[in-house]
Amino acid sequence: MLVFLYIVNGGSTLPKQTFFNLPEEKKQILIQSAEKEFSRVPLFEASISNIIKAAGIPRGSFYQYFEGKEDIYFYLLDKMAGQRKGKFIAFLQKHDGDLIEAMFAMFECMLHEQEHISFMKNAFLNMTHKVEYSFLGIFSDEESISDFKEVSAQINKNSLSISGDQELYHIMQILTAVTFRNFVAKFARGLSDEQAMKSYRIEMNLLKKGIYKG
Amino acid sequence: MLVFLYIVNGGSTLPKQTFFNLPEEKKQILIQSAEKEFSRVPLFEASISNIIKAAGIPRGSFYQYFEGKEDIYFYLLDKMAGQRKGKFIAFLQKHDGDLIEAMFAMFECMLHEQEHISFMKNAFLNMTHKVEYSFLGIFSDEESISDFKEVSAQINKNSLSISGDQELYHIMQILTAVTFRNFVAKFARGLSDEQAMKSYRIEMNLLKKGIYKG
DNA sequence: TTTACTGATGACAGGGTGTCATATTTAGGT
DNA sequence: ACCTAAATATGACACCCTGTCATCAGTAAA
Repeated sequence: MLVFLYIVNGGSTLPKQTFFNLPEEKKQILIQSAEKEFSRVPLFEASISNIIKAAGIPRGSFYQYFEGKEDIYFYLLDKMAGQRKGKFIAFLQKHDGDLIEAMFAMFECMLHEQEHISFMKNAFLNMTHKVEYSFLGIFSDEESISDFKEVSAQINKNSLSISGDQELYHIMQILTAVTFRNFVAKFARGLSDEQAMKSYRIEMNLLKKGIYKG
Repeated sequence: MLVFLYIVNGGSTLPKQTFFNLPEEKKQILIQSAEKEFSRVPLFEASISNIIKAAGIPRGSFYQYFEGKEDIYFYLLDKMAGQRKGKFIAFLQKHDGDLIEAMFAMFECMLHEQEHISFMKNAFLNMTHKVEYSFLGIFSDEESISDFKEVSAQINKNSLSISGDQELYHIMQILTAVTFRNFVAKFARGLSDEQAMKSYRIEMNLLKKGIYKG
């Protein structure tokens, strides 16, 4: 689970073992070809034909490695999100466990991210429930999630108005939902980094102090 | 714009005039056939072939009325959301302008909604940025939105900790985002109405009082 | 070398898509 | 009533993509 940067695939789609058995080079070519296609168009418009054309592998091979395009898509998504998990924990540590400060840092960090920008844009604008799982980590089981605990351990709970892990869980849900929506808005409306940050700041402050008086 | 019930299509996809010129009966058949298909599978999996088969019209005719399946999909979505707008305003009035109470009422009301349940489920689980526009009304132009004002007028702002319409706008964004996410969670995890309501209550209370202490 | 298993390949049938030339209907004008 | 032009209706068609499967190749153990 975890904030808008970690991942958990829900266990649904995974490449077959044959893919992992592939020589590193061939694997990389496939990954790059897939990212190219998913950067061009969102998942639902992506075509396997384009991926194999770019990778130079026969059609049958693709199905040897994956059940369908979702497998490699979520593999990529998980891979990228996994790379970000450490960052968030680092931000938490840097800000003495202040959840919202860490969120700000992460949000800004992602605003500046350029490497997978097209891929991300397509992901954000065509966010499906399953894709969100990868990004936000929404769990059916609130407890016993090692990832949640790993992050939870870094959070300074003294400044939060919570009574237990249950509420912390919901706070994370709220924060990720709002953070997420702000990200989508940036892409959808083509906001500048400054505009996006400003809007995000306003909403995070509202979350902090609450929307009702007193 | 408007809360998780109203609509604004972003002006992007619309049926052609020829569709509106159709005799009422034929229009209804088409609408029903489309809803049937979109209840079966999400938008991206829906096939025009199935719709025309069910409606008993030739393929060419479909393209006479719409540019593609998106046109009729968003037409349906807008139609349903429009039907809900009045409800929300009524709830606001019933609760003396209390925004969150009205939200509770609306959330509960939607939980019990049965009529378009499959259609909705597919919409919620495959929520795209464009679909969200229809549901949440996220605008690029914060001002001059007559719909926003229409609802805004019914809101009791005394109990809200805001300084102007700008903040009210962001509050609405936050509330709709969280409400929305709770709805998706209900469908995704198959929560009972009670469980969904409980989770929603916790999060709305957190929003009310704020997530930071004093 | 034989056997058995794992992986690679590309031809193929099935199905969906958007278009377009042609046919039909509608609305005016005379 | 008749004729013409514009609007609408129709379905065959070419195109593209998909998932499968029979066949071929590689490899390692017996």
